[in-house]
Amino acid sequence: MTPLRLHDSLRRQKVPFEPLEPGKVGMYVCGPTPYAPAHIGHAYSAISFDTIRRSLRFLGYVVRYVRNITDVEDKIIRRANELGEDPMALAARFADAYNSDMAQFGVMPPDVEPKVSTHIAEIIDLTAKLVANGSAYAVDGDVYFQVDTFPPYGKLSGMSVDDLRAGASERELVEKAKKSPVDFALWKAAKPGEPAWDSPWGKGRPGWHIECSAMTVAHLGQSFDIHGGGKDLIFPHHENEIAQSQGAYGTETFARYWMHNGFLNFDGEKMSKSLGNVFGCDQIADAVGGEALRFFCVKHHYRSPIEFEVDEIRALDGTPTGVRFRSLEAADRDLEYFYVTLSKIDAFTAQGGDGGDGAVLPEAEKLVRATHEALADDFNSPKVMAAMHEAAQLGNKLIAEGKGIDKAVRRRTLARVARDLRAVGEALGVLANAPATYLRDRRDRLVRRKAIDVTKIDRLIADRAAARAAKDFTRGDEIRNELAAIGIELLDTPQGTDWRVHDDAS
RNA sequence: GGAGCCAUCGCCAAGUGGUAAGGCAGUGGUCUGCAAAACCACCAUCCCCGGUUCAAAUCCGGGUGGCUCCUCCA
Repeated sequence: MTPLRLHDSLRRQKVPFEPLEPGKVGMYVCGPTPYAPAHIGHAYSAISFDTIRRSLRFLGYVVRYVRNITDVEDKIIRRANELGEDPMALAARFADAYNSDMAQFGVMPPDVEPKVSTHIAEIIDLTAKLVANGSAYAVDGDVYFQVDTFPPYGKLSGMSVDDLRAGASERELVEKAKKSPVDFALWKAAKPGEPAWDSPWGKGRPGWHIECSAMTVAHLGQSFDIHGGGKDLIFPHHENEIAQSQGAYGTETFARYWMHNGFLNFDGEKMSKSLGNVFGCDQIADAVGGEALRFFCVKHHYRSPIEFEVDEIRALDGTPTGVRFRSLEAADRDLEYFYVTLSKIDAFTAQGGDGGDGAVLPEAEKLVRATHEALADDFNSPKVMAAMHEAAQLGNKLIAEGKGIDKAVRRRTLARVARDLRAVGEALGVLANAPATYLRDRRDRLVRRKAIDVTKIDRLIADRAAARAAKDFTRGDEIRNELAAIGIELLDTPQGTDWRVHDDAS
């Protein structure tokens, strides 16, 4: 097992990773509050932690991965009331949609997917524990965590309780019932039109943060290895989780390492509905395919803010007619390179065998080793990409020319390159498709986007084949140019002429 | 107002003390009837100023520019 170092948000530096149990990792990631279709930001977060999970497996750890669904929450209730739908049903509907969206991006289902609605008893127990030991107090059916009973409060986010108190007072959002404006709700008294459960404090429902504290204990224990989530969750969500869990079980408990992923930026700005730059998962998958987004994500380091380029497409009169995801199209082209490479290697080894067992060219040994090193250094997936490019180049080179290389060694090396590319791809969640499937889907997508007439292409290719057979290269080139004008590139191979859609780079 | 992050080639993006990964685009070449694909070669001294050090993109101080959090937000 490769020794791992990872960046801990609490200590604000890379630290050696020492799991509670050698070889095993217990990991909790904050999942969605499903009240609307998932957007690209949700996907980025899910992909980031899925990549970390896959990387841990690649490095030899056995991972228990818990990702919750917060299905009882203000936004869900509000939306459900607007639609006249049962809140839990609405949450279940969007949770299902979320999971199928994420599957498109290669996100594996979590080992455990706990929901608030099925952990009410645990939440009440935890809340009662906090009340009993003086960390929390009940007022008129609400229960609040008393922040000043927990001195380490603010350590994760770097917030000072005094500043927070001042800020909260300024905003005049102080609910009179709270002893201090920084205290936060663990349990909320029932209001009309809201789901409610019986509790020692009357009918009510959980506050926002308490569910994660209750569910981590239930599924990973009072102390566990890694807690992850989006950067935005550091305050107040994760800060409050720490206060609740350690307030209940002691300061040496809860997450041993905190990991947070960076945000996606659009032209330097964060995504927000008011800027009109929130893109749905379905829109992305439809435009470039799910794997392109996945590839785009792992090309970047999970902690860095990512620049996501979107071009507006306008009609001649200036009316916006749609968008192009420039970064994703670039990622898709990159992916195409790997799939074309795999396809060539597969065809080569299928034809004359894989060379059997034995030595390979030393360059082919590098990929897996480099991947271990890169992933063990705080999951540096961009570094892995660099190694993958080197390996693919080696593969293409060996296919293009084999002179001076032992025939069996060449075949074995090629087989090894393809195998390792796929193994490394698995660690990043890419290259799992059959090359032919990916390449066909990609071409179909581009054909659709550009409204290309495929029968016309087939006809012209047949015409050109006839012309070339008759050595009429002038006519042949005319046809090539004609197709090029509508964005089709011809690929003459020994097996005949194939074609691809020219994907204008920018 | 308080807290924090970032600034690396035309674009994207690694690198956190030892002399700038990788990709896209570009240029030249190989291959090709011509092309495409593929391969080969070329292509940056790291926002500015000062400091520490034998040595800094990397550390410290000061600027400038950008972003985030403190309120729902992946």
